Amino acid sequence: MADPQARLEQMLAKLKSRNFRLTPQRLAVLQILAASTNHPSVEDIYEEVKQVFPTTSLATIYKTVSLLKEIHEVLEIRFTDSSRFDGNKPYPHPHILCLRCGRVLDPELPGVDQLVAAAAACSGYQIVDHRLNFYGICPDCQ
Amino acid sequence: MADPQARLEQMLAKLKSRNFRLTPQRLAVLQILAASTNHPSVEDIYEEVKQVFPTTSLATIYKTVSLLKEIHEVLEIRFTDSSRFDGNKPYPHPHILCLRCGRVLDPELPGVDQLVAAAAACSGYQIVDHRLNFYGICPDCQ
DNA sequence: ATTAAAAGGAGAATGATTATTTATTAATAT
DNA sequence: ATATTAATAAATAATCATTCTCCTTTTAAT
Ligand SMILES: [Mn+2]
Ligand SMILES: [Mn+2]
Ligand SMILES: [Zn+2]
Ligand SMILES: [Zn+2]
Repeated sequence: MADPQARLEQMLAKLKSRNFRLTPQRLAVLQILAASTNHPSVEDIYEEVKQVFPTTSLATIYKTVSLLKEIHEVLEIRFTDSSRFDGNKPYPHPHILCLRCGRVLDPELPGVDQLVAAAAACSGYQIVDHRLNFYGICPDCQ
Repeated sequence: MADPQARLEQMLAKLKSRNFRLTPQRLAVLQILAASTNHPSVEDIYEEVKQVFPTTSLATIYKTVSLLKEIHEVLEIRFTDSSRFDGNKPYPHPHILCLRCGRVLDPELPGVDQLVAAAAACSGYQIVDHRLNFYGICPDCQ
């Protein structure tokens, strides 16, 4: 994972370049996403933002995260119950979810690009996105 | 894809061995899943069953599909909007979804087992399941 | 045929996500 | 600075796939 501060600057620059405004609530969401390594849910972000801005609405978190998705500064990973978000690697990459504690991490897998290429080749599809999700029990929960 | 009739027999045998009852509605759902190659949604199955048993409830389709999932005779693939089901290969395998027409097919990809093994090795997780989904535009829609 | 358990049908409830409406706030012009 | 305008936040209603509840019907075993 890169430096949270540098990552935050990137996000801020993108927001600015697209002429979106920087509000305190947005900044709070950006900071959480830039700093977190645990793939937080909307609810997770909400709880954290509320500590600083208690009147914040859940819808604001949804809208901010949705905006960040549009400008490709956050990746949404849909799991069975709800979505989790990665603000550090806002492009498709593999994930592993612990079915017991919910921990999500990024495995460093070789050959992902080849796999995508193979999928395109054998199907004839133009592939624009992918989700590679693994489910299991993390070392702590075993 | 294997012979639909043989696949149906397998499903029926599993139902019987687990002492689940065979009802006309269930048989209809099994037949659809055993014969289909297009990864139908619950709604798709519902529309087809209704042609034979017009009073069938949507909840019955949900319950039947859920039962089949429990006994590992169908695979659920969750996409953004709704789930699709594979009754022919009821075990994890890659899928490609066309974002325009919704077509889902099974790419024959090499190296999937190695990828799962690599994910387990580098993370320490005990992996019990996975979803490898690719999104793009199918040849017909390009 | 009887019986007990399982399954079906209808519609209400759930819950994550979206949309809508109204109120603030910030940017720009005058 | 003040007014004008547009963007954004907050609150809350609506959506929609899925699940649940309650009651009736069917199944399969005796
Ligand atoms: Mn990640
Ligand atoms: Mn399949
Ligand atoms: Zn765990
Ligand atoms: Zn298509």
